[in-house]
Amino acid sequence: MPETTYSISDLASEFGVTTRTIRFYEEKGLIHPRREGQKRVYSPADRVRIKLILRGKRIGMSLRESVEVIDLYDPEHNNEEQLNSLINTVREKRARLLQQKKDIDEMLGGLDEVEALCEQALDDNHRSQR
Amino acid sequence: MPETTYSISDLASEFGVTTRTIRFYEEKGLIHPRREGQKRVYSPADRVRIKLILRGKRIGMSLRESVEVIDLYDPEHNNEEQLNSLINTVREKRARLLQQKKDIDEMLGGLDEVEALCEQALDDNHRSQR
DNA sequence: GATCAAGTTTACGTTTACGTAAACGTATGC
DNA sequence: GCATACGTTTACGTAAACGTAAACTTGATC
Repeated sequence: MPETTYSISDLASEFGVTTRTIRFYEEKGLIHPRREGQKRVYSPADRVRIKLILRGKRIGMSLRESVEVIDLYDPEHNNEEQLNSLINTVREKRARLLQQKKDIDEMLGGLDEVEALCEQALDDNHRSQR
Repeated sequence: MPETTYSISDLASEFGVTTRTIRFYEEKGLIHPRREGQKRVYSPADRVRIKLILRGKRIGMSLRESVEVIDLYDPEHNNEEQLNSLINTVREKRARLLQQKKDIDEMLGGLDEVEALCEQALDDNHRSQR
C-alpha cells in the first residue's frame, strides 16, 4: 500500500506554522519523522499528532500537556492500577475543559452585549441625523 | 457609602495567585490600585479586572489580549468608524472563541472514548478472573 | 522595645515556544 | 554549470509571565 507522506513544508503550510516550529516539536520529542537520507519524511500519524498539538495550543495547553492528552490514546496501560490512574487523569482533564467552556460562554455573553450596545449607538447616531 | 476595599493578599489568596503576580499586572499597566501611604488598596473594580484577566488566562489568552477584551466594555468609542471597528473586533474574538469551543468539544469526545475503553478493560479483567 | 506579619522596591533568574541568522547540502530547471 | 528553491544543523536571541532573593518599612502584638 502506498502510504501517504509529507515533507516538512507540506505540513508547515497546511497548518500555517513555520518549519522551525515543526523541527522544534521534534527537538522536544513530540514527533519522530522518518528520514530519507537527510530529509524528514512525515507519516499521516505524524501529521495527526501535529494537528492535535496545535488543537491543544489553541485552547491554551502547553506542548507537554497536549502530548499528555495525545498519549492517553495509545494503550500501554495494562494493569488495574494504571487503568484507574488513567481514568483519574481523564476526569481531571475533563473538569478543566468544562471550566474553560464556561469561561468561553461567559466571554461570549459579554461580547454579545458589547455588540448590541454598539449597534444601538450606531442606530441612535443615524436617527439623530435626520 | 463605605466602598469595599481589598489588600493585595486578600486578592492573591482569593484568586490563588501570588502577590508577585498582582504586582506584575500593575507593572504592565493592567490595574491601577490606589495607594494609602505605601500600601496598595484595591477597589471592587480592580478585583473584577483581575478576575477577568485570570478568566482569559484559563482559556489561553495573553495578558494583553485579556485587557483588550476587558477594554471593549468601557465606552470611549464615539464616532461611527470607531464603533464599526469595535464591532469587527468583537466578531473576530467571537470567531476564535467558537473555534476554541469546537476544539474543546472534540477533546472532550476523545476523553469520553478513552474513559469508556478503560472501564471496559477493567471490566474484562474482572470477568476473566472469575 | 523587640519581634512578627504583611507590605514595599529593585533586580536578576527561569521556563516556554519559538524567531532569526549563519553556513552548508542537494536536486532541479533552464 | 549555475542559480534557485528547499532542506539541514548549530547556536544565539527574545517576549511573556512570572519566581526568587535581598534589603527595607510599617504598624500590630507580646
